Amino acid sequence: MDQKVTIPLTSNNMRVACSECNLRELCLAVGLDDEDLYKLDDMVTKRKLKRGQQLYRAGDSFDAIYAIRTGFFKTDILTEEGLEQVTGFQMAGEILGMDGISTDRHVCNATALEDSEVCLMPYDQLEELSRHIKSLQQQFHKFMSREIVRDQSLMILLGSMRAEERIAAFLLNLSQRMRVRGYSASEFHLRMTREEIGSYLGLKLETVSRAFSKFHDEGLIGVQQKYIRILNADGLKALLNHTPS
Amino acid sequence: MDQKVTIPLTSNNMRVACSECNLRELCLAVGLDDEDLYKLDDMVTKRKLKRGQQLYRAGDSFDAIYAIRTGFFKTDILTEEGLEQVTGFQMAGEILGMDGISTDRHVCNATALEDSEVCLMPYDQLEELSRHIKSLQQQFHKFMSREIVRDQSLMILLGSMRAEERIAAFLLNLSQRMRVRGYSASEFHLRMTREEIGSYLGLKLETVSRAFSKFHDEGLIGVQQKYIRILNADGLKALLNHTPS
DNA sequence: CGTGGCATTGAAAACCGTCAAAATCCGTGG
DNA sequence: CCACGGATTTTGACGGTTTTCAATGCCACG
Repeated sequence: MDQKVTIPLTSNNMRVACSECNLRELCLAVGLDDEDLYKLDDMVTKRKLKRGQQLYRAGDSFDAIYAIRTGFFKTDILTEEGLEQVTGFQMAGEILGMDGISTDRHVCNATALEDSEVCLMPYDQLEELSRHIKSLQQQFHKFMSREIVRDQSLMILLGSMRAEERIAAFLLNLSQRMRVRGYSASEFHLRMTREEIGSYLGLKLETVSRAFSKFHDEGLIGVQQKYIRILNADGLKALLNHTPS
Repeated sequence: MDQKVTIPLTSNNMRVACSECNLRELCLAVGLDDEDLYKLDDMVTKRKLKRGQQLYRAGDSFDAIYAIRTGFFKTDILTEEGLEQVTGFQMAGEILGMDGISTDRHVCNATALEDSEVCLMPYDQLEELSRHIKSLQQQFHKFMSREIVRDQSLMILLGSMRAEERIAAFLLNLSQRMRVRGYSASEFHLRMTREEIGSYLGLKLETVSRAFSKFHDEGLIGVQQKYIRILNADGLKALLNHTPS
């Protein structure tokens, strides 16, 4: 179904070779020369998580950021009223944990939605190294800035789109991120529940389900539980541009 | 009305002395010793804006970030449908422009909502300097992380609160930020229109107006156009905890 | 003193949430 | 391997909240 990119592993120890990682063009390692890549290698260790396991929790002390090697994560926050609010879904090549820098404590939970592997980068070492490697510094700043921009896109989605627009945008976004990573952009398994999608998009799970059914009836997508096919991407895009008011 | 903090200015030239700025405990200069502050001084120039003037626009090339010295700003994005979406309101001590790092172009517009002054920091120089001054590097990272966390708080607001909760949260947030800066936390002038508030909170201007009127009738706040008094802060806070569902 | 932007208020409609029930899926243990 | 039970998803009917549309009022500014 998903045509996975094979990950070259010289051995199954905890060391990771950024220099040989096929994600290095997506990750912090972008633009580093070989010598600098080796320094990055020395800093990074690998960690595996089973589905459902948490990488960190809100309130945990912050000492590292994580690059996702394989797998799929969600980040969420428990609001004061005890409701879970999903703040993001992350996949291979994306960075987790940057929210913790501001207060030295993580403010959200990060949970693996499938069996996953991350690269752990001790933050003090990353700071140290990025003072010496200009392109690492620049790349790190770009990643933080990108997260700011991404969060703002979501603010726009939450602030100005109606339910079906949000869900169309969500599917197109997922599809595009799959494509970038070499997976099929037109069919994939959702790793999250309808409730988690709804929480992320500011909707109730029933609304998500209804929109999926409607898109299905209109021939825009195929839906079989968590298995989704994008049948008419242009049709989905049209839902976004079509100003309702 | 607003009891302004007086800004000591040795002259009205374009140089700025971070070392003498009364905002240095809010700004990037936190934790720097005198020697490092002088280096920061050398990098920074001042810029004044009239109400309504734009500091930068979406699409502008990114070469600097800005620390607000005095005044009040909004950032916004024009969506594809041509609607303005406000992404934030910023006041003294806060940093503008970090969204531009990721693509070397600004993704939003920054507009002064009153006559304002900013400190311009050329980004390449800031990168250079933060490779040499550890506490500047750390402070800069904390500011970026704080923006990520702030954006996530807004996502929660937009994703899980109803209209009146959002507006109560908005007023309390403004009030608290005024207090931190030495202004009155219980009475202030809004610098933005109802429409801009609504855009920021994902509501229509009529809904904002109605909530203000309702809070007014309940004795929670005083409203005379843009002049707001917080009469019962606890009452406003109570609106947040009270889970509606 | 008039004009135009901004704010307030009302009534009706649209959209999404709530509640409820049934169907389907998945993992576990027999 | 199959059966079971809990979690997840789908679907329907209804109600509430917010938007939409419209009219009026207020204020700042020229």
